[in-house]
Amino acid sequence: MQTESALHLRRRALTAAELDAIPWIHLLSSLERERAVEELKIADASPGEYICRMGRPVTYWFGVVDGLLKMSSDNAEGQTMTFTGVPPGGWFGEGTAMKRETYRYNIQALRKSMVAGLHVDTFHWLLDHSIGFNRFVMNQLNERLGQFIAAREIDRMTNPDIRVARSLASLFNPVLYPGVGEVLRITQQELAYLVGLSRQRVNEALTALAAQDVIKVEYGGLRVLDLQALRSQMVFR
DNA sequence: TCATTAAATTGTT
DNA sequence: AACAATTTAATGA
Repeated sequence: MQTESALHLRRRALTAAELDAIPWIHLLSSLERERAVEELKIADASPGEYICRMGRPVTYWFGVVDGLLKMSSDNAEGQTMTFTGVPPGGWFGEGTAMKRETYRYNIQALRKSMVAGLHVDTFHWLLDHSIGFNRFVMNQLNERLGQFIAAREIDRMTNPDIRVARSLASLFNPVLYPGVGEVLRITQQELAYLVGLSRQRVNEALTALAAQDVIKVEYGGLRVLDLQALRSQMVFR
């Protein structure tokens, strides 16, 4: 986590696969889509690179096309608190974009990622013109509210196995992160950073979950077998 | 395409 | 934190 330079978004034609990874594109009318696609920008982010920083004015509404990002904030004592990871298909910052305020969080790439950005002005134009887009944003805000409440619960859990399970479940959220699908590409080290546990402990928790056939541990990723079980994981002893 | 080597990730102590 | 084992990615013939 060292790169300080700001993310450089380039304007270029997105490939069909990249557009497919943007969930709200399909909710627009052809006219709206045309304008949105034209305004969309894209960038590669290296590990540690900042996508946006706390306190900076909002310029773009961001989404993850590929890779994994980390949302965190720094408190008054200078300590960093990690809130959540953002896997593929996830879009964030709509709250601040709507109010045209400054970013409330730091967003960093946890690994090499591809990030798309829509300028705030275009974001507002879509809000003013597209019902489909409004529906998406509303749904997004609603779902995230639920996720943050769940995150508070997770924080109060002492049991590491449950913390890992619930954190994983939120990363597998199909509404917020439709790009994830069955397999979440994340290393155990990356998950350890997000959950705030050691890699060893995360490994132990994952092994326990795999033994219950809730997930399957794969090289460089995790396959969800039973999302419900992941969400409602209990302590076994 | 295949074989070899380096790098990344995982499992374990 | 350290180490070995395993998997993937990179390289070059």
